[in-house]
Amino acid sequence: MSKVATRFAPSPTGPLHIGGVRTALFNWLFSKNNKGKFYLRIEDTDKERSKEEYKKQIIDSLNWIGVYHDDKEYIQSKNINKHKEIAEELLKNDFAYKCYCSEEEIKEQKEKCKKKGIAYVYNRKWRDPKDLKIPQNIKPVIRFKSKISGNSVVKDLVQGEINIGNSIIEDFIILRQDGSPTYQLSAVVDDHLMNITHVIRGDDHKINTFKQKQIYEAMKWNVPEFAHIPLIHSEKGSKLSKRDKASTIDDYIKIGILSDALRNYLLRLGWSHKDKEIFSLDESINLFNLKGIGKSPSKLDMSRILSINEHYIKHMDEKILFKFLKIYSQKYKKSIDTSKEETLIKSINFLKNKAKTLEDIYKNSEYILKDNIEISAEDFKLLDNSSKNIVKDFLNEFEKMSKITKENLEKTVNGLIDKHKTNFKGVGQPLRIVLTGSRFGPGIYNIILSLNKDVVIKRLKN
RNA sequence: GGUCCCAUCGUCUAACGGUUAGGACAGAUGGUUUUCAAUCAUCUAAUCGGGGUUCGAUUCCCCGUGGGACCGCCA
Repeated sequence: MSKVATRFAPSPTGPLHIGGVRTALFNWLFSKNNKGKFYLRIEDTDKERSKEEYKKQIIDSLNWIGVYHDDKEYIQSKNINKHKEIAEELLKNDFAYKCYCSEEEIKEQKEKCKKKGIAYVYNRKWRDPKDLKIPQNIKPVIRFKSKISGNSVVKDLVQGEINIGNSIIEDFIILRQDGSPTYQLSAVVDDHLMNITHVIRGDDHKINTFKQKQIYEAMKWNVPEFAHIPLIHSEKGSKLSKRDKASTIDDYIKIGILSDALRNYLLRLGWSHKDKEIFSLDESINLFNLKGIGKSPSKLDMSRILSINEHYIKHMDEKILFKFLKIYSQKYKKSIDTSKEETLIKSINFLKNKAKTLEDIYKNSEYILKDNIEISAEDFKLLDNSSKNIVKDFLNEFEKMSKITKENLEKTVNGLIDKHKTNFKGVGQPLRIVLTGSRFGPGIYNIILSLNKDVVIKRLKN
């Protein structure tokens, strides 16, 4: 068998959503698992809607999640002449024919079918043009001569055998009136030229397989294997569209999802290996197979993405995590001041304990990053006179403290609890509010230990 | 409407035709003598319905029901 080659072939007519990313990931994993190749083909033959920025977005998204294509990306539009040649060849060999139907004529047929409540299939008028007069004012399209009777079977590596009556496959257009090739033709020709062995794509292409297979056969080309993976559904339960929010990679990066986490999530969405939930990159490559792909569509679940992300954050080396945080802050928040870096690295282990995302860590770190603490009106109300006295007392003790250690802080706080006849909350909460501007956050000792002595004093004095 | 596909806890899913139907996320409860978390322990929760085949169906077959995809001179 020839070397495994897969491809991902998006059209750059909109931002890639994570359904597409998953398809690419599966293709990539499958090729890596088989020590084969993975190619990217940009299907930009729709000139009107294709945009360079989307092409860039697609490649960025794939790279971000760790999917890199072999060779340069293929640009489909550069290959149009070859596609046309093949159309001519099909025409010459009587596998295709010119159709002179006007657009009105087709429209009329469609409406008729709709009225009758039957599926529209082109009536094959020009398949046998014996008694027809060729109109002078119409440029023909070229249609493929599809099988009329019998059944066709595709052995799908995910779906199993799919059987379909040939009569419902119409004589589809392979060359438009303006002479440009359509998707059905271009995809087949390119896949053939690229020596693609396995076409792994969304479920929505299933019917196309029956058209495309006929082109392969007419050209006497090897037919690749097909695997149609179920689509990802939105939370509403329908096909993920470009309009759904939180569906592009960028939406996840923005809230601080790690690429390892999203890759792991996507891998497990529609694919499984026993009870295993967490897969390293190497494990993914080694264990991935088409057998593990389920047949039913799956829904996006944000809480699960967050949970996996949390897992990766918890298990990540602090320096590496800081690097991610730094990059994240730079891009989506405020850049981290270099003077604060050391403090942050030191503190990241307790800052991350309360976080599901990089954004959470950033928020937890804000009391370190910000020079001025703002206290919300609501929190300010909690600072009554007795709380203020506690803060004052603490400040006195703190200034006298020879060495700031957890033990010394504990001693001081316990002393204040006794003195003011209160509990830990009575002391801890006002201190936290004054030091961080929030009722919530890390443990109070961690907060104090992570800040410089003079910063603590300054904040307490306010 | 036609064609095709799919169907296990709320969600992602596991289970050579024989399991008390398992795990994970979410949810609930309790413990950890500061908040929010985290953590630990425990719990709730599913084979869409009806027929077959079989000693025995989540698993195989048929019929319903529900959901989805496709039905472009888009890809």
